[in-house]
Amino acid sequence: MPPHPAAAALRSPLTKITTWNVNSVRIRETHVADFLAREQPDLLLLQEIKCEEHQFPALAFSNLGYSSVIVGQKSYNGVAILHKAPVHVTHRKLPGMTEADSHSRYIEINFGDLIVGNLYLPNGNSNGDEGYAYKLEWMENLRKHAQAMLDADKNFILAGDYNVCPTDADFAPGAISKTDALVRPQTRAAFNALIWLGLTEAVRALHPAEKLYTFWDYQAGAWDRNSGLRIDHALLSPRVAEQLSAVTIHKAEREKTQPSDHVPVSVELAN
DNA sequence: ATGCCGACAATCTGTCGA
Repeated sequence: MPPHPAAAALRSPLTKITTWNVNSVRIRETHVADFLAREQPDLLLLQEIKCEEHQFPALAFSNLGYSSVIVGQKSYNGVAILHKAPVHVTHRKLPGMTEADSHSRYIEINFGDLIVGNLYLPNGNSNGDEGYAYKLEWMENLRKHAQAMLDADKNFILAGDYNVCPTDADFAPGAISKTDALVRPQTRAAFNALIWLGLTEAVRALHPAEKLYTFWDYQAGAWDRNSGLRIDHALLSPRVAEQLSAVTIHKAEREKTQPSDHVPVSVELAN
């Protein structure tokens, strides 16, 4: 049964927002549907859906009471947000990126008085110097956008696959090379520039020292050896950070058959 | 350096990206 229209106007005690790089939403359709049915997030932010909008398995999710807003792309990238209550799409591309940028890596919505940006930040290891420059350009535009929202006194969350390991505590020894684009000093500097605007990184705010990962490569038995990386993050504007009540890294998803290489990360906000 | 995965165009594999 669809939710009663009045339900959208009611404030629930908690808002749960989950980010998940699914590495093909068509392959992961059942895992995503099971997650929605079990966890009932208010919003599920998906990255790497790897399909165009018309190929997106929206019906499987609408059967569970979730509508979809989608910025798709053939074969690569692509982001979407599944939502129970109505939302309004504010951006389908990261502000500042040129029209020539063909990658589908950003979608943003208004969810009540909260702005929610779902991002799939470039990995930066492919396509040589040009590919890494693209990553840094993307990060600089994200910083500018966050600054503009702070200047406008907005409440927001920027969540997704950042493809950034913020510190050496955020990867297992040997899991990544020192020159990898996920850990390079310029990458971390660009991430810190975002944080230093005054944003709160949700996982470390509540679990400052735990060994926590969100990604385990398919290769070389990375999961079995717990050779993981923490690269999926949720950054909160100051007033939203005050509402942060819990974060969950849904590690069990990585045990399933045909899993994504990333697991979902949930943040809960008390109203 | 490593034992992978998914999409795609084109077969019974190769390439690209991550």
